[in-house]
Amino acid sequence: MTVRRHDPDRRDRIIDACLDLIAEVGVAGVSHRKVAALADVPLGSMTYHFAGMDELLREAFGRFSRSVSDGFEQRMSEATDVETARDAVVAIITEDVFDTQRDLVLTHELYTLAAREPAFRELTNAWMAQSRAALERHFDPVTARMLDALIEGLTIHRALDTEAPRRETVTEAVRRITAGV
Amino acid sequence: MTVRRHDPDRRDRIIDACLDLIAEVGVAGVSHRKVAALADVPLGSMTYHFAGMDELLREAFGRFSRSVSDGFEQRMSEATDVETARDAVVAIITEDVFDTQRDLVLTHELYTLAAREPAFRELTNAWMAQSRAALERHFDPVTARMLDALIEGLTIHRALDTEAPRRETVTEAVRRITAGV
DNA sequence: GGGCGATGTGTACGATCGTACGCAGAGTGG
DNA sequence: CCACTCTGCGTACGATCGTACACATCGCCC
Repeated sequence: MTVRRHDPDRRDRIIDACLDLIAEVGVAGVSHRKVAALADVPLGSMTYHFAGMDELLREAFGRFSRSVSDGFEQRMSEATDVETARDAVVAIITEDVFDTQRDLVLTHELYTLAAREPAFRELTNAWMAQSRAALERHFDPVTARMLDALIEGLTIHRALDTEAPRRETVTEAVRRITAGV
Repeated sequence: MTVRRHDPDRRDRIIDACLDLIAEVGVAGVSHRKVAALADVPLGSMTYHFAGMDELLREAFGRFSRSVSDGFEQRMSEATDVETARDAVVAIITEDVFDTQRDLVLTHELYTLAAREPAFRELTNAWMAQSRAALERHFDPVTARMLDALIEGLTIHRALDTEAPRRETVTEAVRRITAGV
């Protein structure tokens, strides 16, 4: 018998493996068996630690969204005034968010689930609320909302369009949205 | 034998059924059998008309994205000057695009596929190119690009956030982005 | 040391999947 | 009216899936 008992990180490892797998083959291609193999845990551990696929997905995307929005908040908290806040936003769009293919894919997988199931929409709600709050450190609430949407749109178009918007276009867009302040 | 021979719309019906099914259960939940049942065609027709699931998905999302971006172009072509073009954009964001849950889900499913597979990115590229072209009827290329991203972001946040941005917020955001013209 | 909860896992079952392929039946030229 | 072609479909196969559950093993208490 593989003496794997008492492995306190197992649950975490499963969640991480699940995220990696989703990034690679999509939610559509994830199965208990594949996750178990990748996390190097027996199949039985899946049903032991998680009631079902849904619970696993919710936990996985919860961890993911929290990690991304924490990074976002971190970036914004480093800004000291409106000017550096604008720079931070540009940096987030052009460098941070979807630097890795992995994050891009995971974000869209989450959005897709959220579009169909309210349970996942709680995650996106929390994510967006945190982003807005971080932006409101430097901008008024209405501007923060617009800016949040702009970040979303520019980020997606950067990722899914062959000709990505140039950096100065991003800078100019941020300037225009925050101009009225 | 069910005398179904010579049914020229069959291929189309399969594609439509596939889209309906994706909207309901996601790409993850789609199977040849379910599509066949929904389209009311025999299972054998699936492999006869489509080489595999990938081909079916590509055709389905091709039809979908073309239909959405045609609607977009239609809306924009009705505008006669910059002012009515702005109104059209606001209308698109607050009324058109994700009026139905169906379109919202399908869009995100497509984005998700595009994030992972280049074959689907051709579809999103064409879609975005057409949107930009439609916007360039009324705005300069750089503004069109920003506006396109803003539409994307506001639309998504409208759909995935509990507290959707109010209409006047949308109007104001569009005004700010197009202000420098 | 020995028994006993608690913890974790191997395995097997029924369902569902994609795909291939032999063949039925419609259309057509003689 | 026959025969031949070719379009289209029923069906079966092997793989893979989620899940349940009997059972092995560990830590602990007496």
